Amino acid sequence: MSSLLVHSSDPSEPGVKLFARHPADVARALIGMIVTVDGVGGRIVETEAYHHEDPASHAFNGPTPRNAAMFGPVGRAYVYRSYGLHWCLNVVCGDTPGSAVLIRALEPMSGIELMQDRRGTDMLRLLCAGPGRLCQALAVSREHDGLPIDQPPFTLQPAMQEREIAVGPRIGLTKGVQTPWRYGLAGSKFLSRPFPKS
DNA sequence: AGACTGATATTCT
DNA sequence: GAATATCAGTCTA
Repeated sequence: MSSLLVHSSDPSEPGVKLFARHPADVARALIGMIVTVDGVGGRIVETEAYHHEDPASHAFNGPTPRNAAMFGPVGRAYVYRSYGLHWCLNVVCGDTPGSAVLIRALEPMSGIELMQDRRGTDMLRLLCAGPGRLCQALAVSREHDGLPIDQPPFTLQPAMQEREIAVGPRIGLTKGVQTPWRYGLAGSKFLSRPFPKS
């Protein structure tokens, strides 16, 4: 199978179609795909888009040591620490530098025992329901920052033909609250929070 | 159920 | 010094 990454400027490369687009498109496209780290992971059921012109984005005020990966090639991981405690996993994307998609929740599929050990709970619903929990379950941390999202230790592969996608406002923000760039697999029991009814 | 709190890296004022 | 793309625990109801 071919690489999902953008290592060439050939627009027929799958990675170009997937990642070199507006982060809202990419966030939508990632729903239903399967991501693993060292064989541990599952189906992506929740994402959020962050555009470089969006005040909620870490890239809004330009490059810093923390957000450097957001200004590198698309298709790489951007991993940052949240509230000093948790790690959060993003995929760098966009047609211009400085955009990314936050992966907020997974439906656990492989390596469930390892996830349970790392999380200290056997509750499937809470193993990967939230960006911090997800990174704890998959053991994602600073060492993954900047790594290609479709090469070891990562895998990323399409896994669903048709799916219904829920849309809503992003979670935990004070800026850009009204921009509805949160996406989810409709009806999934593994969301970090339900989507508000339209 | 919802409200509050503590942990504490990184950035911004 | 204050805010933040969080989570778990512990209160109050």
